Amino acid sequence: MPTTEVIASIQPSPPPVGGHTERNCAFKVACSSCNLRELCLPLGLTTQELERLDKLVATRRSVRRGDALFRAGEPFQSLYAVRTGFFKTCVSAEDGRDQVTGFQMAGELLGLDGISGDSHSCDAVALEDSQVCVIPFADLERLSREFVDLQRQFHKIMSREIVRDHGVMLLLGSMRAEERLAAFLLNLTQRLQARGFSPSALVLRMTREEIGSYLGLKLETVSRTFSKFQDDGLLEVKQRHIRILDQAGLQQLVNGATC
Amino acid sequence: MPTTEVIASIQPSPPPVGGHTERNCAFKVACSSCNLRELCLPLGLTTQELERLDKLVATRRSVRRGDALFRAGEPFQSLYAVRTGFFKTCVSAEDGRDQVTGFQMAGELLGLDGISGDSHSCDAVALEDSQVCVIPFADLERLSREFVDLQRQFHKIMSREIVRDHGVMLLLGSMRAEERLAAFLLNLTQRLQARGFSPSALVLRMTREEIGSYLGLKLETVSRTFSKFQDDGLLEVKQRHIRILDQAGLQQLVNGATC
DNA sequence: CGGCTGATTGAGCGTCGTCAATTCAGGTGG
DNA sequence: CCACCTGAATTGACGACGCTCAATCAGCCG
Repeated sequence: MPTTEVIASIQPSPPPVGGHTERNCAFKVACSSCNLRELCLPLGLTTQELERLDKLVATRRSVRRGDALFRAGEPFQSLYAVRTGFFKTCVSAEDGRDQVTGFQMAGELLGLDGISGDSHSCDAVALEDSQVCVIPFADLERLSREFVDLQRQFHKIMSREIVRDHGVMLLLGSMRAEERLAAFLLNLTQRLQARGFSPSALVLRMTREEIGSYLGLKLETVSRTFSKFQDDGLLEVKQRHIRILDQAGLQQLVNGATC
Repeated sequence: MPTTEVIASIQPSPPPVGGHTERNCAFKVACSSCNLRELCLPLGLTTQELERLDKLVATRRSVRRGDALFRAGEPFQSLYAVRTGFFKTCVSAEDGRDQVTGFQMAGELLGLDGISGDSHSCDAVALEDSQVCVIPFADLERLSREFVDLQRQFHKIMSREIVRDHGVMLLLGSMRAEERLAAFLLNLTQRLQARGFSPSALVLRMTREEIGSYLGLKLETVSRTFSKFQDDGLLEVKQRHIRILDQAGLQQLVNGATC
């Protein structure tokens, strides 16, 4: 399942503007002509606003699989919009324990955690070769003081992240292993579908261990639950290739139909 | 442990401005003279900005113990800053399961979840008789377009909520019962201490069941863990009255010193 | 092909949930 | 003032879900 035809009108990058110290500067695609604009920051903006946003989001950055876009403790300067690829974010406790807090795909924002303390509080690691748009936060704040729609959209994105986190808390706090995995798969397919991918076939970009960390389970439990879903005829599982055979069945699981 | 001397210069309320349909309008205290301003939205604002904020936060609302400040599904219009009292927020799944997502005390903001979808996505319920300052969100957005400091502070507050949520995910995803309860107690006392309360004596405003819901445990487990902490000499537990005897011991528990 | 990482599967155990009984605190009314 | 009632908290016994430890298997890349 390669990244689809989403990539449009890629142009050679101009020299980085403004003296930002972004590590690998790559290409430039205007937000106004980006296929992800309906899923990303530009949603709802007027043509004029889009033009200004285009100037703001001037640099891009490539991150290779396994590399970090940023790490906890690094100074916060920019937000990042995933253009292509796939990321995980994870927080770490002092004792080394760590927890995957989310998986991000094209059109989703990374780095919101850094605003509060002027430094990032989690790691963002690419799970496949990826590209992000760099959004200097000071510029974004400035522009969002000018444009109501941009301000509004940014606030909605932050709020949506909070609502998402609450959903994860519900999952971690009160669901059992099968319910968690079912909810996770349905969430993934839903987001992939919004990006034009098949709702029934997907390739997991993360390991069983990463899924387990996200869901508060051990990797063996994740693996076992996948096998059980296969036995029950809900899924077809071939390593990281998943085919959903009974979406309604998964949905039932999430809604406590186990009782 | 009654609400301390925090309440200052309470004045009779003027008639509600702007036609907001807030249910019970109560008192008015200017943000500029509020004892909580260093913990709340006014943090870092200039005198001029504070004056404008004072006009914006014109109404207050009293919520009696057990009543909801807002409920999931209700239209979102305003944020709320807790002035006195104590709240819980909880989300519900379709099947009735619900999850406490947080406890809010004086100076903390409620309602951020509502921004994303123009309606609230969780319930906010008072755990004791409380008062909140009503912050009409449209006004806040307008004012934060004028004032950099206000914009910045608001963004920091949203981001802080995201970081907090990630901490809860870590707790729910990878800690055991004792660690969860210890982390919870330390967090509570820390926040109470920032508000001038004793770091060692506290009164829980919530039931064991609510604590359990927040921590992803059953109420019996919470109760048992309290008892164990008492046996171990970490706490003195008398129903909802808790005295912390060994803060360092609790801290050790949180940092996986169980091994 | 060999070595490596990730995934699967099994056996046994531990933590926490379930069910149930009892105690405790607070409020109400006789 | 005490008996009563209700909701919350405590404590015990038991069982299940998921974790631990371990062996095996499947891909992948040098």
